[in-house]
Amino acid sequence: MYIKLDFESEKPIYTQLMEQIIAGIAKQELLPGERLPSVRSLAADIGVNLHTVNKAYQELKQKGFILSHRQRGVVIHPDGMPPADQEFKDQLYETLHPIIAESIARQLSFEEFTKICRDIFQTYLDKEGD
Amino acid sequence: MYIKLDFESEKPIYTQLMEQIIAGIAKQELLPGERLPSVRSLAADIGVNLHTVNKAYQELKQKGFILSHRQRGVVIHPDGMPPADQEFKDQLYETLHPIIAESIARQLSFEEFTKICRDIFQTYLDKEGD
Amino acid sequence: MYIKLDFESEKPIYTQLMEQIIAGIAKQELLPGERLPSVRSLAADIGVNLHTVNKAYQELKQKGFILSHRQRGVVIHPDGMPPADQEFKDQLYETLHPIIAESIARQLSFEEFTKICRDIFQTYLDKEGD
Amino acid sequence: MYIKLDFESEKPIYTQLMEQIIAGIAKQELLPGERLPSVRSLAADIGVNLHTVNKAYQELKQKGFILSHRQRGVVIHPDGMPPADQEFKDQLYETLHPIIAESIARQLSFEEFTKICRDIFQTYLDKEGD
DNA sequence: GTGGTCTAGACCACG
DNA sequence: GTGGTCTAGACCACA
Repeated sequence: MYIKLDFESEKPIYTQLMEQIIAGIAKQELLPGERLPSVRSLAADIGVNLHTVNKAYQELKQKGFILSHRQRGVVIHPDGMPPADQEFKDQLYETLHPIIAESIARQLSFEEFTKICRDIFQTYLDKEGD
Repeated sequence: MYIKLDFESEKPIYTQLMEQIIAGIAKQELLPGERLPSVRSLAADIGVNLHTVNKAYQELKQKGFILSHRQRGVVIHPDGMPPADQEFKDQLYETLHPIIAESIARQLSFEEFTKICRDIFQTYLDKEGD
Repeated sequence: MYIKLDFESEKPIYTQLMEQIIAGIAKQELLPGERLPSVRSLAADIGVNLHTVNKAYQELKQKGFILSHRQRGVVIHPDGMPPADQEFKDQLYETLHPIIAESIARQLSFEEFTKICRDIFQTYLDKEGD
Repeated sequence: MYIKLDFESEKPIYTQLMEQIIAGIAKQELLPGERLPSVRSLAADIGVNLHTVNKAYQELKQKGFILSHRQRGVVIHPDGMPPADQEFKDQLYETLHPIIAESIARQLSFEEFTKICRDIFQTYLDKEGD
């Protein structure tokens, strides 16, 4: 799995890292139970400090995407991903609100907005079953 | 227009302020040419630092939503809102990407995702023409 | 409020710090909405690195005991403490299990065990309303 | 005797192992003088490293729960279990302190706390005399 | 070798 | 001045 970071971005590196790993899960490139590289090796690989990788791993643990197994190291959560429960939907609602508000202010129609979303969904679902 | 800030949020206050103003535009509560309160009076009104309001106004100007008019102070851009051009769409694409990735990882379907978006669109479009 | 740390202890400093703050809340020495010192000043006060204090604060935030207010800094959660919900009780059950097992193996009676617990409860409740 | 380990727990494996053995003693499933499996065979049985089992045994010896007998290998201490002396009570006091503090901060009453303790005692005492 | 903890020092965004 | 992020380097407990 490729990790691509933008060191110039305003987005923290650990956040980018989290997002890339979640994207890997969405694309089913990373499967439940699969091992992730150790913080040290991943840090060396992508050229960042091990604490930065560690922070990303910690947050992913806390969200329930990964866990550390005492014998196998860090793995994708073997029992499957955390569900899109009401809490997640509420948070999604809050996140999308300002994005959609700006889209409307700029006169982007619901159809155009949905088209963009569909395009993005497509890029993930195409990869399923690889 | 009502401004509601959450000082306990992770989101910077100036960002919340920007978003509220853009939301006001989307709901057509704020119309092109309409005057906004001065930095000083708004800051006093909502109980925040001058710099904070100033930063929000600067960013809104830079995005093309508002304009500093020499005599009339700060106004909603009289020539209408900036369009949803390719640059905006690209940025939208980048913003939505990680959000949708996490939704997919959590097994949220495109239909459910779209439903949430439609609900949000609704809250804005209902207000149009008030 | 006094903070007393044992640098020789196996217990991580940030954990000791969390416990002291929770103890302060239990004794009602720290009340909802009350300000906590900044990470820097507290770190300087107790002679540890600011990251150590930060970690303690982060965990207390995550547990819902404190939050950071953009204007007032870090404060005890103004809406009162997180409740002793089922999740907490389950966790309490898991925590107490091995402790009680060893007590029984050493032939400590339920009455003696309860007496120790009552003594500890007393040390907190005596302070209430100071 | 059944040993159940959670490799995904934050608790070290050797600690879990110790606790399980002490629980076995509390339930009187393991009686004074009874032989325990050798380090080597137990390690193979539960699929952990030799060092891990060894560390658990060492700590149990140090606490006085087990004994290395020259001919009969590792046995539950034949002279009975270490008593709940003042040292143990002091340590119990220190251990329970932060647990009870958090319970009080979360408004758990002494009665509710005691109820949980009684429930746990029950699970051990029911087994006595099996 | 692995993660967990701690220190020290730096820069930046925010208010 | 405040918290958030990042780096670098160190020690220790665990397996």
